Order: sequence, then structure tokens, then C-alpha cells
Amino acid sequence: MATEARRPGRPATLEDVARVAGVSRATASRVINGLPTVDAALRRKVEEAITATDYAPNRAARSLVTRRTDSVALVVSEREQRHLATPFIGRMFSDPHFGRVVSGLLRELRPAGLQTVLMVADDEASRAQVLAYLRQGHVDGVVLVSSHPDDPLPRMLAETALPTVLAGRPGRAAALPYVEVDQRAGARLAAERLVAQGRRLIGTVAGPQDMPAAQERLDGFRGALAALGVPDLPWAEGDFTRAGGAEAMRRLLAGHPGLDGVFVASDLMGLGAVPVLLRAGRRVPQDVGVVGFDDSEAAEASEPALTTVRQPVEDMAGEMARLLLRQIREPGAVPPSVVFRPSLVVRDSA
Amino acid sequence: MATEARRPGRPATLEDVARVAGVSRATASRVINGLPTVDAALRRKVEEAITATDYAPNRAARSLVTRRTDSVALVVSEREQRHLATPFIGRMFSDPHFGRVVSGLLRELRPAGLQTVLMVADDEASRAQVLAYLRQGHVDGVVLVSSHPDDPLPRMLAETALPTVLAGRPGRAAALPYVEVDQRAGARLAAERLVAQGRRLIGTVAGPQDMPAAQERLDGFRGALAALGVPDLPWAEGDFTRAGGAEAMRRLLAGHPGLDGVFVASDLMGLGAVPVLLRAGRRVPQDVGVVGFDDSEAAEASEPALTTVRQPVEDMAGEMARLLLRQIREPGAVPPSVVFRPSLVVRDSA
DNA sequence: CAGTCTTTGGAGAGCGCTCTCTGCGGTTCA
DNA sequence: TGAACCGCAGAGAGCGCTCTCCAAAGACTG
Repeated sequence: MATEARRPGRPATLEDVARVAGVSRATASRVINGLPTVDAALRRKVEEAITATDYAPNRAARSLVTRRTDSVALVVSEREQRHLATPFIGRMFSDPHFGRVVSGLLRELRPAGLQTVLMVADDEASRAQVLAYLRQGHVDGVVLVSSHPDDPLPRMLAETALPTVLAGRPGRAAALPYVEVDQRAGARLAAERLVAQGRRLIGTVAGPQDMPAAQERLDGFRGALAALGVPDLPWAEGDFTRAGGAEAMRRLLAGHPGLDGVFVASDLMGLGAVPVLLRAGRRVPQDVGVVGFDDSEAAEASEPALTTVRQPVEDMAGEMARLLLRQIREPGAVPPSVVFRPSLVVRDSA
Repeated sequence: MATEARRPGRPATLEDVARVAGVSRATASRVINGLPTVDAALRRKVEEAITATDYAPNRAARSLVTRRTDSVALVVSEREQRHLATPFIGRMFSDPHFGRVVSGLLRELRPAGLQTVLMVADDEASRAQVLAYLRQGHVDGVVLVSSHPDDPLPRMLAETALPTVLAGRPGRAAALPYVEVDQRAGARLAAERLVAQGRRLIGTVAGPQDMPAAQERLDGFRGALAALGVPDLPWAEGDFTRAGGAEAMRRLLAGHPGLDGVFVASDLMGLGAVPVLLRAGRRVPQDVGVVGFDDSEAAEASEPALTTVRQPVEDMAGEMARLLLRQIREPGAVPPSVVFRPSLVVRDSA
């Protein structure tokens, strides 16, 4: 009935909805926010008016009064990389692992009506900027993905009392919940596999030993071997890149030409390590068995395909989202961290 | 002098700044927004007050009156994937290419003070939801990354008149600027390389022929070969995945066992194609030369490493950001699309 | 039937900001 | 000397929403 529904060119406001429905703004607001104290007939009228006017709430206005924003920040924290020739944002973005995290997060956040804002902290200035933004209350919560163990952000975020969840245990302890996979258990799976195949001189291409996850993988692997009665484990450190894996494998092989098994602490490093073995005349898996970690694309891309320890990345990211939602809904509550159980994916390399 | 600076627990407001500086709210606002009509002395006072109170503008309040949001949406549009066992958000996120796009975008958007909101449209419902969100004016602009040629989103976005930039030419024409690489020129580089090496029976592992980019690569390659006097080009279609590349390579090789060169329309497919050749007893590059496309991680991961056509993904993403900024700053202006020139990266496979 | 309680709807303040309008003091020009 | 103008600062409206407070109307009790 064209009650002069709304001004031209602008989206409908709550005022418009109320006028069309013939109620007050307050009542329209109640309907929109699902408050129970509205008569059924009026509720229907308002709902029709909403459809008629194609109304959607203005988030800025709502946010101004509720101090909620219905959005969370996904903060990617990387070590400064000034020295690199390419001045682009660090390697995490080009890591498929990151994409899987995003995917798992969105899957939970989207149905909850939360938008995800992407932020990067890769030097002192950007860290300060990100922190200022977060402190100012522009988001309801933070998911922090940090790639370096000496990152000060976890502690700084803990001080802000903003709901926060970390991807992986932080390098320096912080009073924030995190989600990770049981690294030691994963390493144990790898050890058991290699030993069950009768291998006895087993090496490790470990990750950077300043990262907790890398430490635990190495430590867990050695512990498991010892428990299985296989002593004296040689290892070499890589940097979680393909090239680094190849380099570490070369060193390992040079020192222990007779090895018949290798645990590589990431599939990407495995992608570098396997060709080194092949070029040195070792057949995989006949002469040397290789077990990776992550179950990433790289594991399937490897030739032969890597037997590997799987971490359920998307599920873990989903859990992070749920932990964050809980903190947002129950302010003050700090849910416990969650540790996922890894599994072994058997392919061709061991 | 502790002028009762601000209420406890809440961030400082413009009011607080004005009070501390001893000016009106309007003047403080002028300083913050860089208007020139402020006396230097007052300006300094206000700036000191800003530092003293640790003030940062409330975006919601600002956005409410300016109708700007200082944020843009990065919309990822994927074909519905209900049939997949894993109910997770599609493959684009786990594609390193996507990460490089994000990296290039943020590099431009961050200094411009724009936040980036990540959104996914992967079925009818989410598409409607995303569109409603965008229409409601929650962002100042949109970067659309679409993976399927029959995507209706470009046209729908064009109708909203919201500043928009597309990653790659849309399947169905739309009046929106896009950024892409000159696919034909890239294919020509590949053709020239293979022919220069004396290869004469050259096949193509093409991409999905319903995608414009894939069509143009195939078309450009055949055209270039024809121009070089190398006729009769066999080709097989893959789906831009590693497995698809392997499968297409098998078919190609079965039909043309004597081929001595292959143009693979993406590095990822190359990663699948090369092992097929090797297992069939062909040496790469001695017996068969292989040229890929993209210069992605996969090219380096391949064994031997792929000679490939490089597209400057990060630079292209940066250009997208700049085109978007221009539209935001000059409403109504629709800048022309930008086509980048590819280059050839010579490695070991050809 | 008066008095009390419960449900429901409306009025209106106020979130923090921008921006137009107004006004003041000083300069320039006829 | 008066008018016109300019640079600069303040007053105040209003962006769209939520939410508290209050009033009206009905339901129930003594």
C-alpha cells in the first residue's frame, strides 16, 4: 500500500519498517532481535514489513550502541622479513595449511553470523597497528595464527582481555586457550610404523628446534623409538621448507649412509628429502622408509606418495572458532585448550 | 593535569580529546581528519591530547555518519560442492595461488587504511547472504575471486553499482574491471621455447575448456605453433588438478607415443603429468620437453623442476587493489581492465 | 469492585562521530 | 569609515539503532 515506504536510494531503516508495520521502532527492534515479549500478530506484521522493505539492520548503528561488532579478526603473525628480496607478505599465506585453517574457521563463524577480518602483523609497526585496532573494540574476538615462537602477540593479547584463541601452543606461555594436535602421539605413530616394517637405523629430519611443535615431534619420536628398543637416533634440522628438508636429508645421509628409515617432521620437507634419497640410489620404500607429518597436499604430490601423520586441520580450526564463540558469549570464561589426536595415513613411502 | 581524562574501562572518545585539548569536538575532529582550517597551535594541542588519551576513532560511529566503512570484502566464489565427502569450503583456499592474491591485496589495502573482510559464496544461500551484506553498504568495495565461468555474481555485483574488481576475466561478460595475465602471450612463450629446442610433435594438457583462461591458453598455444609452422597439435583436457593432469597426460601419450614436447596449462597439472612421462620411460627434458603455466610452488616441487610461464600474481593483486581504491575515491569512475605480460621462467623440464 | 500484578507497547535518551551553519575577530578595499 | 570578505572555531543536529523506563491494558485476588 505504498505508505511512502522509504527515502529513495537509501536502504530501509528500522523506522521505515516500524511505519510500514504500524508499530513503534522499539517493537520492530524487539522482533528483529528475537525478544519474546511481542504479540504474535504484531510480530507477523513486522516480519512482513521487513520483507516488504527489504530491510537489513545497519551494523554500524547497532554496533555503536551494543559495543558488539559481530566480527572477529584473523591475525596472521609472521616474523619480519625485511631481508627478503620480494617485499611481499610472508610465506604463511602461500602455505596451503593456512587455507585449510581459514576454511575450517569460516565454516563455523559464518553460521554464527560473524564476519572475519583478515589482518597481518609482520613488523613492529604493523603489530602496533593491529593491536590498536583490536583494543579499540573493532572486533569481538581474535584468532591468532603465529608462525614464530618468540612472538610477543599472544601475551599482549592476553593482557587486552579480548576473547582470543591461538592456533597451536604459543612459544612463550600465555593464559590463552589454544588448539593443536598431539605432536608426540603423532611422532609415536610414525615410529611404530617404521619399526613395524623392520627398520632399525632410523633418522629424523626435524623442524626448527626453536618451535615447540618441532621440538615435540622430535622428542616424541625419539622417545617412542627408545620405548620400542631402537636406540641411537641420528637427526638433522630443517626449516620446514622443501629446500631445507632436502638439505637436512643430505647431511643425514652423509653421516649415516646405512639408514633404512626417516621420519620427516613435515610433508613439505619430505617433498625435498625423498628425491635426495632417490638420487643417492636408495629406493623408497624398499631401501628407506619415509614417514611425513601433516597430511598436506605435498604428501600426495610426493613421488612416491608419503605415508604421513595426519592432523585434522579443518576440524581443529572449527574447534578454534567454537572456543572463540564461547568466550564471546560468556565473557570472562576461558575455556581449556584442546588437543587433537593425530592418525597415520599409509601411502607408498613406508 | 588529570582533567578527569576519561571514564574508566572505556576507550577515549573525541569528547575526551576535545576536553583535554581545551577545544570543541568539531576542532578535534578537524585535526583528526586532516582538514587544513585549523590553527597550528590548536592542532598541536589536539595532537598531544590524542597521544595522552590514547585515542582512536570509533569506526562504527564514523561509519554511521559518513556511510563509509573503510573496509572491503574479498569474496571467494566457488561452485557448489555438495557432492564432496568433505563438507569443507572449496579448494580455492588450499590453493597457494589464493594466498598470493591475498598477500598482494593486503600489501596495498593496508597502507590505505582499509580492512579486508573475507567472505565465501559457495551455494545459492550463501551467495544471497553475501550479496545482501554487500548491498547493505557494509563495505566500500569488493574484490571478487571466482573459480567458475558461469558464476552469476559478477553480473549481480555490476548491478549493485558497488566498486568492484574481478580477479580474471569473468566467464560471462560484465561491466566490471578485471585484472589478468595475457594468456595467449604466455602460451606463445611456451610454444616458442619448445619449438626453439627443435621439438616438432608437441601436445597440450589443457585446462577445463569452459574456463576462458584455459581456452585462451590452448588457443594461444595452437595459434603460436601454427605461426611457427608446427601443425597438427594433439591435446587432452585436464581439470587443473594434479590427478587430472596425470590422467590427461596418459591419454595424450597413449594417442601420440612419439610426442617430444608438452605444454601443460598449469604447474599443478604438470606435477601430475611429469611422473606419467617418466614412468612411461620418457626422459624429461631429453625425450620430452615440458612447459607449465603459473610459476607456482608446484613448478619448483616438480622433479625435474618445471620450465613455466610466470604470472606476477602478487603484482596483479596489487593492481586490483589500486583499481578498487580508484573506484572508491572517484565514485562512478570505472577504470579500464589491466592485462599483465607473462614471462618465461626456464628451469629443467624444457 | 477496588487493588495488585503481569504482560505488552511506546517514548525517548544516547552511543561517538561528522558536518553544516553560525558567528567572531581581523583584514582589505572602495 | 563602512562594507565585504576571509580564516577559524564552536554549537548542535542527526546518522540508525538498542534499551531503559513508563504507561496502558488486561488478569487475577480479597
